[in-house]
Amino acid sequence: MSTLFDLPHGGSSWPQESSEPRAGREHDPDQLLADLNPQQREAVVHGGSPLLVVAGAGSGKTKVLTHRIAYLLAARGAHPGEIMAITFTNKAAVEMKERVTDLVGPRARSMWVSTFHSMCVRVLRREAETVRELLAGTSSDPRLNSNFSIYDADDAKRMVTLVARDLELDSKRYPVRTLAAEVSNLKNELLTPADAAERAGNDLERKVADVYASYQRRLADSNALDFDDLIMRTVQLLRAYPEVAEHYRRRFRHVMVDEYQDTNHAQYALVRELVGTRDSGGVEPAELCVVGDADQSIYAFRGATIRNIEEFERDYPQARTILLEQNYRSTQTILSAANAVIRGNTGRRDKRLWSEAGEGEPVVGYVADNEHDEAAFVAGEIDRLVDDGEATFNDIAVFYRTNNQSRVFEEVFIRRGLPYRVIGGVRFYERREVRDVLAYLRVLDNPEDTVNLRRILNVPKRGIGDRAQAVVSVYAEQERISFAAALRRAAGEGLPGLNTRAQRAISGFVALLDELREAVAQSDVADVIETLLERTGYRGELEASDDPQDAGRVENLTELITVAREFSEMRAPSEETSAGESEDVDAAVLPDGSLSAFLERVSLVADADSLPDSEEGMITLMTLHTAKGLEFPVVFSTGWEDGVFPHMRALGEPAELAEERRLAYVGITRARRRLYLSRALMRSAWGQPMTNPASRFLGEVPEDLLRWRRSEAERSAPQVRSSGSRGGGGFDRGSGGAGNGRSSAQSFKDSVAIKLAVGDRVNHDKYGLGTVLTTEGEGARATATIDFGASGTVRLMLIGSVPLTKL
DNA sequence: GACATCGATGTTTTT
DNA sequence: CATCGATGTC
Repeated sequence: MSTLFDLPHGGSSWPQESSEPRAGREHDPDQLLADLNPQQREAVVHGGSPLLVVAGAGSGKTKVLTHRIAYLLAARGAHPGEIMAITFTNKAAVEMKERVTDLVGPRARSMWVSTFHSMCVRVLRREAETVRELLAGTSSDPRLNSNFSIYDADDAKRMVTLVARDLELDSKRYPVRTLAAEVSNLKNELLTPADAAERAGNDLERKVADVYASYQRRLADSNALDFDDLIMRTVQLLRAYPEVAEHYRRRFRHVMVDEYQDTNHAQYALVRELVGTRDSGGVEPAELCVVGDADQSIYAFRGATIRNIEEFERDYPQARTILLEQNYRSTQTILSAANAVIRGNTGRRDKRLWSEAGEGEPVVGYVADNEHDEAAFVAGEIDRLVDDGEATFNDIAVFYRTNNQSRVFEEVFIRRGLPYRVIGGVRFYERREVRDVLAYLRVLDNPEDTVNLRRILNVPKRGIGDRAQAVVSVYAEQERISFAAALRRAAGEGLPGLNTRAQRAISGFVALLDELREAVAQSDVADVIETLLERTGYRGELEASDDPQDAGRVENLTELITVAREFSEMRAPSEETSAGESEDVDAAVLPDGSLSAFLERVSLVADADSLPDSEEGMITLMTLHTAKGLEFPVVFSTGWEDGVFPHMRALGEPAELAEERRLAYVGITRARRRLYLSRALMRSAWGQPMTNPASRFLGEVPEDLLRWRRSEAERSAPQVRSSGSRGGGGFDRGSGGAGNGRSSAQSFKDSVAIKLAVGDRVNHDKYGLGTVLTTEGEGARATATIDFGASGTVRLMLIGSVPLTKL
């Protein structure tokens, strides 16, 4: 848990004990190249033009990156301060910094090794004055200053909710989720609200443009930037102010980007701006080196564009491309399976992983009757492997497509006494109580933060309800002042339409905030949290509650305090933060140990990094997505069924299907020695049992690499009968009694199935025209998943009463 | 303004 | 099945 704060503070200070360079290594380029294969060596040595390293899974890309940095210093006369390396996760940044430090020693300290987002925050805080100027042209009355808040996805969504409500958008037609996602997409494409309005071609797009404009204005009023803004604003800044861009270009002569396949358009543009071009005047372009693997791009749904890596040579005409195909992780059997699956994607740069590790064991396949059987098989196999001394619990990971699939495994593992931990799911910083407390802290730190102010306004309950909030909000809008300002006025002289009861409550709240701000001024973060938990009655409420969950909430808050305490204590030994730099871009903008610094850390780091560093003796359970970048000697990849993996939503969409296939590739290539692929014939989804066909990806694994421990043919007599168990045959029972049975209102006579096949065109009274994507079940239990285009994709029961006609 | 109940709705998620 | 949001009632 506390790994959280073992991160480089602000990025520039990174001492650390064990980081002495291994004798002489950093001065000897030959030594540096000695343990690299020819392609790796080429990538390390290459200079003079942009470089793309296509690094297959397990091909040693971090090694290439770190050695390249060391080589730049040792052989090419680069100064450490000239180096910038950008990653996506803090974990990757920390690891890189550590490994570079191992190679070159404390000199690594003056390099910028950080995530896209922290890098941008650093630039934006430093250039806040200029950013405000930039914003002045676009939004009304921007109040952005260098202490801006960072809004994460949840904050952003809340802000969109407020905006949508103001614009009186029908939340059915324009779900917040969609609006927020669309706004995010626009930002990733570097489109301004004006651009969005201009190109809006339909109703939704017009509404999105409205929301976007209003949203940006409110963010500025709240002195806040969201995650997407961090990138977009930095790009806009560098483009609008050439002298600022040039400043950074002079400083950073070597730019390296990890996981380049995951960059979105804005990040792509950012890299371009940082590097510069021949005609961007003043400075020669910096040397760019990007590393990635298009086959491992699994975040398109978040805006990543595989195009960036595919078109690198076009974007940078002189570019050199080097393929790393030798894999140091897996057996050849595993790699062959991975190669075979990924080959199903068209239009890719062919790449064949190979290994010197030998054939190894065949991939084991298993067809389970249902998800419980699947879990039992996995558990039994783990037992056996551990008993035989083939593996320890630590060596083993279980992957699944969606988080809800973890439950069965947990149940079985608990029953069998197998130690495990689940990665992902609801994260620490997403828990309600943690976010509530952070909301208080953020408001204390940035009084204009509307979203967080409104979040805590009535938490715990203090009699400031929707009604009062609406009054304040409307007033703020009318007077063109911030919500916070309106609230202060309400506390003082009251507001028209506000009853005295509410007014008193608001006064009390504002006074409470003032009191807490006192605490901020004189104590450290942990104490502030203690104080606020007491003074707001938040802790009291939890302790008094008889909801068993609330005990856990109290624990989480204690944990948060611990985290805060560690933060204040490690207050980085900030002695020489890059001495001697004349223009000190390394200077920390936020005071060490301050509340602001704490909040920034918490926003940018979240807890993604509590990963493997093996809590000893535990089986690891996680989704395929979180598995990326990791490796395990033994991997169980489960749920290989069409509709589960590939996910139902991807079935109709070739691009999404391709992404699912990459996910399969990622999953397979995590395994070092042993790989298990399993599926279940029957799996209950949302209470209803579903039979799923084998994943199409499973068929793509060559039979000669697979050994079926249990195949479909072998399984005990196929029981197609409508199993007497609960849920099954629910329709036959009609509406008998159990009023909570879903659609139990359907009476028996209606249960005449409509026959549909994949690809059929249909018309639905509510959703309109659609295309059948998949069908499941038979007779009265038949369902179909239908794509209704703009109305969405819906799964329907094919019973007589659905207002559906086949065309 | 606070609470209860009903029903619609369900991926993945580095920051 | 579980959670969340939108309703309706005291």
